[in-house]
Amino acid sequence: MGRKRTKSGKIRLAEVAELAGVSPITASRFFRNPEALSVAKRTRVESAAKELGYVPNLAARALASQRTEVIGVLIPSLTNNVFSDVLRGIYDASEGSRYSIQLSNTRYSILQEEKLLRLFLAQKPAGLIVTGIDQTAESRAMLQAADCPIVQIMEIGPDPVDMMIGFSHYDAARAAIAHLFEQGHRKVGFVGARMDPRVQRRLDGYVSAMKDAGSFDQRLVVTTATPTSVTLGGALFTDLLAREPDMDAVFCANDDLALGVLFECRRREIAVPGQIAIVGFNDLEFMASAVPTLTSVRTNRYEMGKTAATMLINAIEGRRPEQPVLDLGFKVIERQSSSARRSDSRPAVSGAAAANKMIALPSSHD
Amino acid sequence: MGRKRTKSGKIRLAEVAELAGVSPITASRFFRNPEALSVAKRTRVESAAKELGYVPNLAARALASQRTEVIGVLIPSLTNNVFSDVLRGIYDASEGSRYSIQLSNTRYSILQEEKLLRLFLAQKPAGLIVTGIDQTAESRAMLQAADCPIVQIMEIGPDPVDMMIGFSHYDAARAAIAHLFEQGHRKVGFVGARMDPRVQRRLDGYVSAMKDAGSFDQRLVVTTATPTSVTLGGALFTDLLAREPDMDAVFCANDDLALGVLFECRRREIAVPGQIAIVGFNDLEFMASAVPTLTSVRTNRYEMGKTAATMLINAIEGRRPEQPVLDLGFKVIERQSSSARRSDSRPAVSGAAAANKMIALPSSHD
DNA sequence: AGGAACGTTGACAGCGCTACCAGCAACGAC
DNA sequence: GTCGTTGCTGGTAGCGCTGTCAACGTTCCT
Repeated sequence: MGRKRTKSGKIRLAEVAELAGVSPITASRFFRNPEALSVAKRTRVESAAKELGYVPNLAARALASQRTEVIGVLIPSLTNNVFSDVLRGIYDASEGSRYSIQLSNTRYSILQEEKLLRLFLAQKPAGLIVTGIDQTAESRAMLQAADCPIVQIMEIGPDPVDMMIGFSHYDAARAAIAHLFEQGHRKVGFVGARMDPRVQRRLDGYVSAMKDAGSFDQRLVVTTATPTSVTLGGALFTDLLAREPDMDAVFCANDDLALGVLFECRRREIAVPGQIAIVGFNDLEFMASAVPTLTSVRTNRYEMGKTAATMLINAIEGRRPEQPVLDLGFKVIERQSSSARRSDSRPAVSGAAAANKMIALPSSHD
Repeated sequence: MGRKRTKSGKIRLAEVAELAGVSPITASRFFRNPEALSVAKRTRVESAAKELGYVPNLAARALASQRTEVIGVLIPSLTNNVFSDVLRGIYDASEGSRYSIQLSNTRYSILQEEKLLRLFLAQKPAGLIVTGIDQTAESRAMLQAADCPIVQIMEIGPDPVDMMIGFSHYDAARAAIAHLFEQGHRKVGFVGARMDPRVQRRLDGYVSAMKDAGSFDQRLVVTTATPTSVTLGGALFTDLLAREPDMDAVFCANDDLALGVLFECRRREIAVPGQIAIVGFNDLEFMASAVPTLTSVRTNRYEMGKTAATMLINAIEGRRPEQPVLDLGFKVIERQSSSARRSDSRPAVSGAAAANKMIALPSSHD
């Protein structure tokens, strides 16, 4: 009679159905919507599947149902600590769900992102997580037209494609500068690398805060398109110092740069924070154990990833969030590297405390 | 007459074939083995596909061909810098190929690994990359039985399941200790965290080198199962110092710990390398710009990932490597933190120079 | 009692592609 | 001229699953 097994010896749904004494379609329903079955059949199918060690064939399912159970994730870098934390959150949230993660690296290129997006969309993903809010017009059009939920992560801005979760890099930078002013620092330099859109917005925040205080000077800003590194932090700081020897603080666009600045100060025997205060961005783990401990702006990267994936999965399954845009905030973590310069410290940038917003979430490390 | 388009408006192979004036099967062949077509048909299909913007339906292909074009990758951690470098190599190598990467995180649990392996294998991956050589018996049996190429990465050992690419953590640790002895250090402590199999083998290498020199003392070893961090490095070093105040060097199982030790030394005003020498492991980027610069054992992580994926893809396509086991070696990068203690330095551990092996490969950073 | 409404189940017909094998032309060997 | 042999092409028949819709039994309402 008919074959009982697929060529490869794999168990098919039909075998499970036969053992359970139901039709294949009923068995199929068990895996997709168990509540639709009577309790009796449900248990029968369940034990039959377990007995045979049945594993659904995802390709067949995808072909028949015209959709996949794949969540596409587009991030700019695999190396950057920031993204590995986000990714960990995404993977953690997807675990236990039926969805699997398909990851691609845009290498900070929106053209590459557009290409990958086209590829992803052609396979009808269940949902999509994309980084940032600066897509090409073409990408944006594809995202708008996509018939799956989409979450933009890492920052927040006007008109989300669908959902959005992140924080304001602009406000975060302003808060960092406000903190430095509160501590009595006035001539604050900016060191930035890679200059992706988020770093650019941190620079914008720095510029606006400095202008508010009447202290802005283009010569205080050193940036490069080169990928960030600790060594680069030292090199950029060296440039800055040559230009502005009487600078009294540096705001670094990320913690690697900050660590490089710290090392460079040590090399040059510049006292931190005595002569130069340092503030980083992201609050990576090492910032708290450096000597001196380094002030940084803490961001909820793991939570961002985890929440993004959770929201996305909920949306895929029809449970859309009340609020499509979620601001996870940030917090200036004040440490030794930026402590008070003099006693007459008074805020020169307004709204410092108010800009310091952070939703309480448990931090989790691998 | 029949439908010209799929419901979703997507272009199918049939449309391409029709436009090209060939049968669907010929069009299909074009995408899998263009050489099998006559030049005339090949160009006809090619331009038809381009004109229609055809994208193959991977689910249908997988269902019909009974195999997927997915490479499964199992790694223990998404956060660890070491794995992000390896991953970058894997993704870089897969780019441009027809294969996509399916990543899963075992969280350093071989039981979790076994579970994921079962899941992966059920979907018939084109190939598999697994971390390390310590699988459960069950996992090993599944891997042996799998009908796809497999690469084990991160270390090398006896009986590979299939292919293997990595280096000897044992030898690398021995080389690090040998270097310290050459520089005149004698009482060398060991600081390790997480204690996964590879860290354990580094410890074994340390122990054997210390025993060879007649200097081994269990009290010089401090380890913990806790995940690694910079802060932890400082804490473990503090323990070690309390136990053995006259220790003159520390070998750290990774660079984060080494950085923590450096900061702790600074905090306690212990001169490095004057009073304590420090050697790390992995040679992360910051090691070269710390003050003092930190000695470390360089490993070819990016190349390991890239080569593993390349070998795997070649094997999938029938081009098996002459050598299934590839040793990528390591190199002790000597820096200030371990420079000579006295002038009468002489090797106390043999084979120091010989153990220092490294295949010349271009290092690439993101 | 009749019928609407609901919950549960099954039959059928593909999803878009490729494995398999057959067919056909062109060519050379005998 | 016959018979392979090779190179290319096409027809047929699924791959394993699910969408759709119809059918059934039961309950509840009027």
